[in-house]
Amino acid sequence: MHNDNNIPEKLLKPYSSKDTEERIYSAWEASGFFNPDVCIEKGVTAPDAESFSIVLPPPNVTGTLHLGHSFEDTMEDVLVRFNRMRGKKTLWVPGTDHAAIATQSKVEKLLEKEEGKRKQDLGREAFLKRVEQFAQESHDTIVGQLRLMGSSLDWSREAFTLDSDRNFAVRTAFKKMYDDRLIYRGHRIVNWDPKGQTVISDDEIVHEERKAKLYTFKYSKDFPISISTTRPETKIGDTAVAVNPEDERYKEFVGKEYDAVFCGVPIHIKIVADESVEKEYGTGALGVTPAHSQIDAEIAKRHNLPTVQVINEYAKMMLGGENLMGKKTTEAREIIAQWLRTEGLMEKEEDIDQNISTAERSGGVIEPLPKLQWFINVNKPIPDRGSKTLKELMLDPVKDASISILPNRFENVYYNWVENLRDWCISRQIWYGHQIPVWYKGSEVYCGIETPEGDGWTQDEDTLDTWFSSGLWTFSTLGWPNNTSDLKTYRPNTIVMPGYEILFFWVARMILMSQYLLGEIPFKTVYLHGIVRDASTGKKFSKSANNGVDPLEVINQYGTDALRMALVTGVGPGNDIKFDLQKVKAYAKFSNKLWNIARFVFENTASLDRAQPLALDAEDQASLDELTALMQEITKEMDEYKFYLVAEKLYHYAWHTFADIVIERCKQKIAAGGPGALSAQQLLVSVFPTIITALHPFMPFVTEELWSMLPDTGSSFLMVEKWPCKA
RNA sequence: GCGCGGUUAGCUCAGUUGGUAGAGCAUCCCCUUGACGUGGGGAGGGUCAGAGGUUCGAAUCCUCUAUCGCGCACCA
Repeated sequence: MHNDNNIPEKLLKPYSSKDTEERIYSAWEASGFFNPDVCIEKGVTAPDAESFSIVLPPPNVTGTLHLGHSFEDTMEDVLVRFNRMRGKKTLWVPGTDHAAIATQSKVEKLLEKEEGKRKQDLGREAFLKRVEQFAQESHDTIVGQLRLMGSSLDWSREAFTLDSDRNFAVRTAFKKMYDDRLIYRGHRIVNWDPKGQTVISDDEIVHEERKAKLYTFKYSKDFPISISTTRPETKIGDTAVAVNPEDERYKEFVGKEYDAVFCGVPIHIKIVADESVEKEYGTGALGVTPAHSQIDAEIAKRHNLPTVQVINEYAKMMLGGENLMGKKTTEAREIIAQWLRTEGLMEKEEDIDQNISTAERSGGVIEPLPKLQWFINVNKPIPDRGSKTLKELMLDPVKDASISILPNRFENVYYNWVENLRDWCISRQIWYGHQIPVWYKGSEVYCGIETPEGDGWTQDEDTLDTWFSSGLWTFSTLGWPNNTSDLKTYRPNTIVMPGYEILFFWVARMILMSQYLLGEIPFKTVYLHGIVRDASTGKKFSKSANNGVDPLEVINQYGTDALRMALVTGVGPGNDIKFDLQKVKAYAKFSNKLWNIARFVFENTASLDRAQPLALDAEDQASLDELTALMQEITKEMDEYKFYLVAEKLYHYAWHTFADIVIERCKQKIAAGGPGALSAQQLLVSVFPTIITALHPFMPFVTEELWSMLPDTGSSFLMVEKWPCKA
């Protein structure tokens, strides 16, 4: 009965991911099948097939790689492989993100640490060379990991958010928005990061709770109203006191103006009534500092109040006598508090919890400052978009369900964010990034795709928010603004699968850019995934917490297939995952189980004449029907993006139905011989290839390896075989 | 302050048209020449956070409470 002659040597030993994965990935790459054009050329995909397209959310070239990337890579590759096997024209575009601020500050820190130098010591050009070198190294690491994860990305279409093609797209997009007056330069109160020495957008702010003192005092002895503030040092820039118009206590003062000398600085205060002031908070009177508070600036605008800047870009005082001038804000705060106490003006000092704004990347405390910056107007009607505003262009496709967000609950979060969106500040005072395509000569301003003709033009020194270029990603990677065939074929993308933490940063900006520049949605579905957390602490993996698990070590020990299964099974959209090595171990065993199932099938069917017509007995036919039903069920679930359920079902079927029940039964029937033995053998060779085919999107390596050992598969690749269910 | 999510076996979590609860790992018992000990067979273990409601029937729908976590926010 046993015929060992046809059993591949490898199968007699336990499965080794190490001996398999790298070799298989190279073979896939060499085959060219990651590229849909090659799939069409070689006849595995019909030229008129439906397309399935997705972009890799470009990882930042900041050098850090973690399980979060592996998690994302796996889910995307599962869908990509599934759809490729279903015969769709399948494109998954790889790329990386220059991540302007993140990368620059990373290199600045390294430069400081290793050489004790600041970027100014090198100058713009030399510093940028350093950043580019760092970015290149990070890029290589990232690409290496993507290959290790088995990602079937079309490397021939790889892009970088800061390469020349993408730069051309950025300049084109900027100019169009500028010409439509959606991009404008304006003097506004912006979020200044004194540590990073740049402006940042509202979304790059992280609120942190801190203890603070709330001081209540009067500007001077004869000033009629007391005010409260946590920042006395800004009060030398006050130009008004605002009260609620309904507040009986202060009605008599509204409209009056007072002069005072506040800690040596002459100030002129007008009393104004404004709805935004809450009667209950503090004294119910708000000292208005138009230069250093967003809300105060708005009050000032409504009441036509002057603006006095008292703090500079280094968070130091730029006004006042010797006691204040040049002091840090925190020092000045104490100096003024002391002055208030000495003068008998201080009425109350309370400890309160306060939310302060810090910069996401540098951690610096944000200083609201009036500055001239570039903005995107989100509330301006756009003539060639039916007079809709960018806000409306962002809201519409989600509201009318042409874009669906999974899980559904994030749609409300999205609406809420877009509705409250203010103009997007897109200029940054950093060196690494797309330089703003605007040139100045005297009072002349020129915005264009190319440098203007003639001498004397100087380009704006600022660079763009990194999300401006990543917002173009779904079409800049397909050749836009050129009218390429890729754009026609793969737009809009079928799906995009980022983490929920970049719903606003990235997803919203992609919708904005695509809706405005192309007049269509960037993708049909947004599948938001969660965060990979540490199994024991529940904390987010991070370098600072030093709790990171290196995916490369996991792969080295248990194999990519096992890691992929552990990351994908049972994790629904939007749910965080606690990374559990036990789960990886379990799936490493599963790889080996498949290996041994194969050995059994090969050993027991070597003598089978495969040309014979199928002659299954009733119970074997029932088993085959069960498999067919399962395939229909999981195919439907795959189409609904429920791959986290499918992985579990296939695992359970392969092990606990096929191996534990079907194989055990077949063993006896084959031993007994006769028609039952034939039926059993035929069942084995019918079911086994289906199992590894269906498992391929999840465990591509071990299944591809087993496929190559099947009789009659020749040199074909499982990755481009037909999915075993038509439904 | 506004909003969202979780709370199901010791642990990590599934359970989408409501029909007397599932998986993996862990635990305990049994089985080693028979595809695989990275194995096989079996067992224990849950008032599905709590209360109320709708229903013939609820982990699943509604309300409230508790608790943990998250997002947003110009409270000076």
